Amino acid sequence: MADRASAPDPARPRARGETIAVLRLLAQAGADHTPAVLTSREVGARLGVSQQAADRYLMALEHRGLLVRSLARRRQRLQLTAAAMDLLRAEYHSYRRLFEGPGRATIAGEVVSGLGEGRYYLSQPGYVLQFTERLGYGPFPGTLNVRLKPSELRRVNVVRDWEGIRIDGFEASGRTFGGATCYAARLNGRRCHLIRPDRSHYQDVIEFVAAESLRRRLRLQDGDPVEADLEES
Amino acid sequence: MADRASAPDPARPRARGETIAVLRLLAQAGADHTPAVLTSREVGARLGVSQQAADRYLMALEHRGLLVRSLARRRQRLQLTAAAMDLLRAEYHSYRRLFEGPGRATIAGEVVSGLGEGRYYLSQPGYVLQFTERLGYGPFPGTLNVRLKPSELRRVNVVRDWEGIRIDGFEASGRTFGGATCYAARLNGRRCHLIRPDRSHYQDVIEFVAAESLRRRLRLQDGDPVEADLEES
DNA sequence: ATTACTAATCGCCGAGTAA
DNA sequence: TTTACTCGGCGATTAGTAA
Repeated sequence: MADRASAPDPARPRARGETIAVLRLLAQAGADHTPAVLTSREVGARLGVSQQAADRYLMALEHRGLLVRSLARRRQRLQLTAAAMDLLRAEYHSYRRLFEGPGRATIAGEVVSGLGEGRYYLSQPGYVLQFTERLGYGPFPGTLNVRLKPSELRRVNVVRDWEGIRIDGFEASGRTFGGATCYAARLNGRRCHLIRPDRSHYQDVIEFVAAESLRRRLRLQDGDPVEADLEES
Repeated sequence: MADRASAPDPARPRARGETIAVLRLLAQAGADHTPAVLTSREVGARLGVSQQAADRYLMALEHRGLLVRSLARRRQRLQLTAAAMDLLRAEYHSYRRLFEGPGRATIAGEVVSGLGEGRYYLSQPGYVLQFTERLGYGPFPGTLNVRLKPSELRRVNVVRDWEGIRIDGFEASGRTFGGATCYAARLNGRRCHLIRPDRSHYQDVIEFVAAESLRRRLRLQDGDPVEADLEES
């Protein structure tokens, strides 16, 4: 018989191209910020499919939480959800990487003291194992905290569109440890990783981890200015 | 019976999402600049479809002139054509417009004299009618020619990714008049349009058209510096 | 007019397999 | 091995129509 490897991965739900095509059409119609008034026939015409197919697409999108419809008697109002825009944004960045290369960002801030949480978390075997495996080094037990100005904070948020290195959450000793995403960085020229916890406690403080103590290696004290370069993948 | 408008436009060849998905996959594998060595099974696995389906996709792409395959006995080499990259680039800019807004460009150059061709072409009824209809004004019979430095010339080329306003070619008096694409512009602040003929005679000269004589209105002479702002759609 | 259901059709997918 | 063919099956699509 034919090789079983032929079969597509059943875990990944066959992401049909139609989905993205419909979402993009709606976004172009302004359905991201203002509800778009479009009949299923109009959607179908722009997509090159029948009214019935377009209607099924819209129903499916609503079912998946990507679209909110207000069904007035005559014309439905269509509004994309944040999840839909995330999907489109990911698509955008996939193309962007293709044509513009990997993203970069440089951010400046100043060293501050944390509450010792970094030391506690990075001592947990559940984290240590993942960091060692996915970052390629055993993390120094402690993070370097850097406070950013609001303007810089906005710049660091571009990493939300990047892929990053995933650290999964886990449970140990009867409590829950949250996940995080890491991004390769250079802090004052030294290789390290920016850690973005899924549930961040801080508003304006970001954390870096490295194999050694960044504070000691770079002879940093609270209040010292630092500059970090982030690079995608 | 159901409204015939339900049926999709048969003229537009049902652009299946698969097409773009495969092209993007190949581009990400570097098939735009270097032939990618990928079996149909590998392509299928990354796409979540069977080897057979992936192979059909590849054959279809080759048939459409989007892909060149070198079929060695063991592994095929896949290289995307320029047409394929154009398709992907258009896709990219569609997303880019969505998230970054319409594109802009500012270019600087100096006024030069043309050969009077602008006057001749813009007197042709075939052009006058189209300009009047699609630009919203009857064009002054004559273009303003602006010579650009090579660095500026590269900047003006971004408009190739923009949609622009299409002017179709036609035949009249036994000869052929080529098509062109127009882009809304402001030259020294004055509304006008940049014209890009499909077959341009010049390397470093671009042409502007407006309802009135730009040269007279703006009191321009050969050699005068001008600045043009271009805005997408 | 809409949206959206049902039924019949169509065409794509993957199995099996040839080259 | 690989590419790529045929074919059966089934999911997606459209026609027709209800609400």
